[in-house]
Amino acid sequence: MSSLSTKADDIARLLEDEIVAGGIAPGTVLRQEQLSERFEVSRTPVREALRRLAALGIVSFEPNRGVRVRSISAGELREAFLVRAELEALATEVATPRMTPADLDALDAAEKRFSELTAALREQSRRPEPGDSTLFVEWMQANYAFHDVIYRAADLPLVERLAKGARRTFLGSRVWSAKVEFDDLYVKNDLQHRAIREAIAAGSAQAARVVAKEHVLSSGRLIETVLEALGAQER
Amino acid sequence: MSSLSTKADDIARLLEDEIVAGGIAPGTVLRQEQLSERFEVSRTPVREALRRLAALGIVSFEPNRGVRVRSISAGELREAFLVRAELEALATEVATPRMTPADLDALDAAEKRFSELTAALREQSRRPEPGDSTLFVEWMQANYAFHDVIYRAADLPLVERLAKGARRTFLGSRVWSAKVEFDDLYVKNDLQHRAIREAIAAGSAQAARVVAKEHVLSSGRLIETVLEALGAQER
DNA sequence: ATGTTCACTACTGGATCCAGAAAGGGTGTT
DNA sequence: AACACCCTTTCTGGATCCAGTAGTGAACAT
Repeated sequence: MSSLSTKADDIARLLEDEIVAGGIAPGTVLRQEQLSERFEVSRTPVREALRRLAALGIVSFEPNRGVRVRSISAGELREAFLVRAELEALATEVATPRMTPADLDALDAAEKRFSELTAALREQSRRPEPGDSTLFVEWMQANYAFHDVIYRAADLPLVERLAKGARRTFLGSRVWSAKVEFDDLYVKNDLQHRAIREAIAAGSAQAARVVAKEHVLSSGRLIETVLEALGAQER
Repeated sequence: MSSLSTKADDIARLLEDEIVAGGIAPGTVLRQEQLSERFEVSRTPVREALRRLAALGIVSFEPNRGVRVRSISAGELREAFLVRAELEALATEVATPRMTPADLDALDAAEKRFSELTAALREQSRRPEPGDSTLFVEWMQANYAFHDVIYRAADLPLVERLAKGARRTFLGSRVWSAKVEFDDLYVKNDLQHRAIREAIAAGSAQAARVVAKEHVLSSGRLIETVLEALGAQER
């Protein structure tokens, strides 16, 4: 059988997903033996997987002491959004003149779904019962889907890779469990998506660029606000 | 003895440096056993090092077939400069209001050295003898030193890491061996450094940003031109 | 009570060993 | 001559084994 992937790669992917999804809390020490019996392999591929995660900056490697899941500071989070803003701006600028009608349709579809989820999220946040994280997650994914259309059109693999890496940093924080009022910010995000769509459709790359950048930055402010609120709630 | 670094890490660093410096040609297949006897270790740490390089995108991993040094296409090179331009612009913008007098002094010193090397390079390129690559390398390093001052002031570790990763991509290409006339472009680079310095000193972050971005982009065009000329020479 | 030493445990880093994949080459068939 | 088939070689991926480090706690000295 031709093995298209190695166990080390599989494990790395699984662990990455789990960490990013918040399944493993930051600061947790990952024990090689524990992982090896969990995945039913020897320690060798586990270690190679951990090396990979370390190179990606997802875990920190301390020689002879083990690897631990990195926790991101508020500063790092802020910086990640700054970076994403620049990269997203670039991708949007480049994508604009390259968008085919099919791409525009895909963008519209993504926008529509995002818009619906935004409405649903507002609806939910109006009710008193505890926040359902799945809806928030879906909303987030719809957001990403929208931007992915742009990335595909831009055809800048490096930019895409780096931007998605920057995305990762703030997943895993416990934004999900937020139960807070952010009507205006949700709506703002939706409006910005429309603005981006309009600018792209109009073919004005510079305008699209500016809007895209501002969009990411304000998303960053949203997340920061949520996290602050969470921190306040916890006390 | 307290080992502050592991063999896998050492090997990864050594290999990375060697590849980036062009010591190993792109496309070369790296054999585990060969590396293990070269570094006088077993294959285990070698493989972990290779995993790391693969995660960094320096080599490509083909299961059961080996790793080979990635060769970068003209498109990737261009993209790397686009990314660097955005990141450098961001760093410069953020750095401007944070620059201390000491930072400004350091910037001046770096600019001065760069200016001198530029002059030396022009001088050399006027003579008929074959180009000395060391001078070009020094010129490049002086360029980086200038920008490093800005990174330090900006205090954005993520941006710095990513930008330096983007730098890497085009080292290793055989730009060094170029023997071509680029007076105007060399000078342009020098002038741009001064312009950046002026804008920073004047405290106008936006102006500094714009100049920095344009600077990186024009550096990219310089490199592209050199590579094209090299390609033409080789035929 | 506090601090030091030292053995013990738990774990990582590296070496070695084994199974299986991929490339190459020869042989036989047509 | 072209092609399929098989066998050998070479190499990777993974498992196991060994050495050495960091952490822990008990015994001991002050």
